[in-house]
Amino acid sequence: MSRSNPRVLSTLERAGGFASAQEVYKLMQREGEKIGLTTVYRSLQSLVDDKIVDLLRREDGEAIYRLCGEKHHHHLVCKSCGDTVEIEGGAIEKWAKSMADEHGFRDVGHTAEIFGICSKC
Amino acid sequence: MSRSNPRVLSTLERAGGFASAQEVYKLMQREGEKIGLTTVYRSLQSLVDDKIVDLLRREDGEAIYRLCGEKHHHHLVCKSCGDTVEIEGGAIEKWAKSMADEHGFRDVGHTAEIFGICSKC
DNA sequence: TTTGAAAATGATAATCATTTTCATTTGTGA
DNA sequence: TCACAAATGAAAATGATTATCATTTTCAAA
Ligand SMILES: [Mn+2]
Ligand SMILES: [Mn+2]
Ligand SMILES: [Zn+2]
Ligand SMILES: [Zn+2]
Repeated sequence: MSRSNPRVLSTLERAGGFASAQEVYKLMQREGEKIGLTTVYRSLQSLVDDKIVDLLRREDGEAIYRLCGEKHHHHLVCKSCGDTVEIEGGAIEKWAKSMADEHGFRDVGHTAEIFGICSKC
Repeated sequence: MSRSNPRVLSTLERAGGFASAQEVYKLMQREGEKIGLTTVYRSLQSLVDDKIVDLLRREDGEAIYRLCGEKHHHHLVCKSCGDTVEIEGGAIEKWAKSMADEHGFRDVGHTAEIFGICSKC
């Protein structure tokens, strides 16, 4: 188990929202930070292990990371133009919790996205 | 746009539940079917386009496919042993619809998965 | 039946994110 | 200073997915 390089976390913070490992790496390069891609991957992974960062997936399967701190939310995405609206998931949170309880699962997380065609398209 | 090779759909049916493109391909090879990996990918993709098949993602980001025909449901997956429970998503359905209405989206679909550690693990 | 355009196919190469290897550097306590 | 563990990163390996492109199949019109 390696400890996370603090500059990786700091960069992810500044990235605003989401960022993939590749993006974090490129960002650090542009800012003149000297770091290897391997270390970026390792650091993000251990941040996930430590539950400091959430791991999500882009539509194409690429892993993206976001600070846990930020308010948990979901997305409403337009399949045509890609426009995204951040939405609350109150109902989901309860649903996830009750389903997990009902089946004896612990350490529970969830994903939920809504997609459709927006009014402009 | 290519049409789906019917043997691919037939194989996915027999795969029982989920299968990745690679798995469908290997399955067909074992059964002596002569088909190219490319065609498997293309067929699955057009089945998804035609809404005959759902596209989901494994924990590691790999794309997996499942027949839509089956009653719409969601999954509660154990991150440790992979055990999966199919669950109802009544609350989700309403949530997705109301969120979409509220923001003027139409042709709406959604994904929702819950993951955690099961009681056996 | 012959013909030709369009669709389908699949071998191969290209992409690209992620992981593995492994040699080197850095930190740290005795 | 010394010995040893942890961290680092360059380079190669891996593996899924996609792009190319030449060949084959389909099929309707002539
Ligand atoms: Mn939520
Ligand atoms: Mn649902
Ligand atoms: Zn739109
Ligand atoms: Zn389990």
